[in-house]
Amino acid sequence: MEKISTGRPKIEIKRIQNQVHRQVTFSKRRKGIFKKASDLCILCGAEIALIVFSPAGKIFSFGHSSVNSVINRFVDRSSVVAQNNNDGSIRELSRRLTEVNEELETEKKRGLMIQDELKKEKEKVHQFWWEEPIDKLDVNELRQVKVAMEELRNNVMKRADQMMETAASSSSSFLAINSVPLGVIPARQDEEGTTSIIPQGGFSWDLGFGDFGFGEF
Amino acid sequence: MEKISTGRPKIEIKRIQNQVHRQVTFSKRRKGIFKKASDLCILCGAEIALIVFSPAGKIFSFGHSSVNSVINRFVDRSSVVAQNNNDGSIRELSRRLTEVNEELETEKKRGLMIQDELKKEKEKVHQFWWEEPIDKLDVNELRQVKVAMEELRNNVMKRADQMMETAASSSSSFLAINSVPLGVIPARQDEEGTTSIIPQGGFSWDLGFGDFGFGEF
DNA sequence: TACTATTAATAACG
DNA sequence: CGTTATTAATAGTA
Repeated sequence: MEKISTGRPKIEIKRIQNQVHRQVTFSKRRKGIFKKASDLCILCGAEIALIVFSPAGKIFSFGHSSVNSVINRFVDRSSVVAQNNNDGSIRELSRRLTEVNEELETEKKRGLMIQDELKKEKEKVHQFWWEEPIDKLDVNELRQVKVAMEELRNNVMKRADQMMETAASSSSSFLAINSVPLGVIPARQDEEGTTSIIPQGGFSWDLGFGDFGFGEF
Repeated sequence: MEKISTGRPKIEIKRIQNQVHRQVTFSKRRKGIFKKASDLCILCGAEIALIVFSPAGKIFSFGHSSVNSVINRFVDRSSVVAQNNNDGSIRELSRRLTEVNEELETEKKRGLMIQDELKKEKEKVHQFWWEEPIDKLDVNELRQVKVAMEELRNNVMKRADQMMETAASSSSSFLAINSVPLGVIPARQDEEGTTSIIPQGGFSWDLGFGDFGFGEF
């Protein structure tokens, strides 16, 4: 039996001297504490703001519902407002900006959701319309059904004629020709794919200098 | 005599329903995360601000070197505020605020427009669906049209019966008409490849409209 | 980065 | 609140 590993030693809580060790430990523990913060929010519904500056000056933050909301709440409570004399207006402006920005984000998301719904609805129209219910039609509508169905019959016959011709002019079998696309009446393809990742549970993870991303975790 | 304790179970990270459990867990984990924060500061020399509001609204905070210093550093970084030139930063903030506000307005309008469109689209579904085009249908779809129209006819009959009964209890000849067979496009789904879909005689969509007596409505 | 032996944190219970 | 059996985090290493 060989000694596989020394395992995890107990360490003393004091500044890690080795630069590399310190950096590694920072990464690991940062991940750990952010998870703890997240867990605490989820488990107990706590509001939390966690801001961490790495020794190198990199900033990491976590907040539920948002870092700023918690900070504002904190600042209000602790009455530490306006520590710098002419700082107040800036802070107020900043607060307002944050507020509006958040509102904007919400609005954008809402817009996307509605847009998505609209897309689905439009696709629905081009499904097989004859599966629509008829129960709720009144007399006038039934009249129109009659007219429409006569029209429909004409169209179907025309279409059938077309297909006959096509089949006749080609040497292949009729079904082979028409077996191409089933489920025709294609659903419209959207032009661009806007993929927006929305963090779960309304948490906001800010990593780095104002950049949003999950690359670190 | 043997103590077979259940020990610590693995728990799912989701809101703890039991109020008491939640409170207890909050206390324990709060202690835990504050220790983690402290450790991270000491071990790695990080600057940390940790603010926790309990569900009950109680506030706990930890900061190194102080909560406020970290918050200020955070605010400076995350907002557009420049720390040195207050006038300039105020101007910049105001400008940005106006900008974002305008964007917000645009976004809201856009949202409303899309929402409106969605509403119309939804209404459209229950409009006169029979005006949809038929030109692009292939054989399989035509089959479905047949089946659907048979179904449709039945529904129309039923509906007509309903209305008749409502209007007056006259004799309904509709049941008899209902039994009139639909011809044409064979709905056979088996042996698709062998049977000719279109009868030699061409189409005859005998839906019996002439016999339906819609004129009386 | 991934692994593992070990310490640290903690859920349920007393 | 303290105990304890477990899970979770992580220091050192490859």
